[in-house]
Amino acid sequence: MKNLEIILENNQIKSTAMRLLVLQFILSKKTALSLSQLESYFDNADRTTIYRTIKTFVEKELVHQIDDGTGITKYAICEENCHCEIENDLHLHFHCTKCEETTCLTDYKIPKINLPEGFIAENINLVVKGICEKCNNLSSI
Amino acid sequence: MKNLEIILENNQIKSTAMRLLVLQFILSKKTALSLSQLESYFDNADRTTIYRTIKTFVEKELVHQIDDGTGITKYAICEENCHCEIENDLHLHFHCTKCEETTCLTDYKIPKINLPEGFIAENINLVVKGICEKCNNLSSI
DNA sequence: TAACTTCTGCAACAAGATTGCATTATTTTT
DNA sequence: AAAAATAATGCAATCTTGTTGCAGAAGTTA
Repeated sequence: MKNLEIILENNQIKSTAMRLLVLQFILSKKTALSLSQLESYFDNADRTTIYRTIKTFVEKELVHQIDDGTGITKYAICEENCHCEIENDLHLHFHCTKCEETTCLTDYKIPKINLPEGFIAENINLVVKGICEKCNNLSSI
Repeated sequence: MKNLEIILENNQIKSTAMRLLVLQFILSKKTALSLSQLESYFDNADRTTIYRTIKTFVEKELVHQIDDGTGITKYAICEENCHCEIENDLHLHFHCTKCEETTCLTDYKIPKINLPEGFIAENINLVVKGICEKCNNLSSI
């Protein structure tokens, strides 16, 4: 059994051709992907299939959903032991306004947030916008 | 001249019937509003007019735009001296998963965020999701 | 009043997200 | 292995949010 199949199995996802391809593509990318990016990469696959594939991945916690403030949902592979829903595990996301790519800064955890009395936090989303390392380097040449 | 008209004037916005009504409604709400909420409240007003009214408010910095992670943009009145665009002034937002309302926690500023070398932050968006005070109290009765 | 600017209402469109349904593929049961 | 049940896929269609173009109404200025 191949690596990809093992990953799917570990997440209780039955492997199909499409799922393997989508997984492979996501893994090959360092930045988070939007549905339309997947759609244009797999240009002879059906939109709906890709949509439902990614939705399955999210449900099975193989991929997490990122709202980077562009209005377009992005998806990225969960790190090992990523419990997307558990507060302490949340890392921050960076959206570059130049190359428009969204990066998971997995090692950069969200600091402890104080809330007014009575508010219960379940989830925290922190997106920093600016210039990413790559674009920053390019412009300084 | 009424209060509402003064507010508009202070922000270099000409007052019209619609603008006064929209402003009044926004002021009456403690939570941030979506366009569709405005639309359904003013159900005999035109979508576009409301859209452009709110857009004018945002441009003139009377209202700030909130991305609460639901994918639907919310709007709330700027506090006095709110420089929405200036990093240090950014407060955090709370989205209740029960009542689905988004609240500005104006007094809760975003903590300093560390970024990897080479990344330049221009803007930070922090949204906490969970149960708001109101829903929390209701459920504990 | 005429000329001009601004605001409003209607229609239309675009993109992203989502659903229903029929078909195909896969798995389970007999 | 065939039948039955379950799951995945492809296509069409829809919804929602956000947005623009344009014509007419309202208000302003000369």
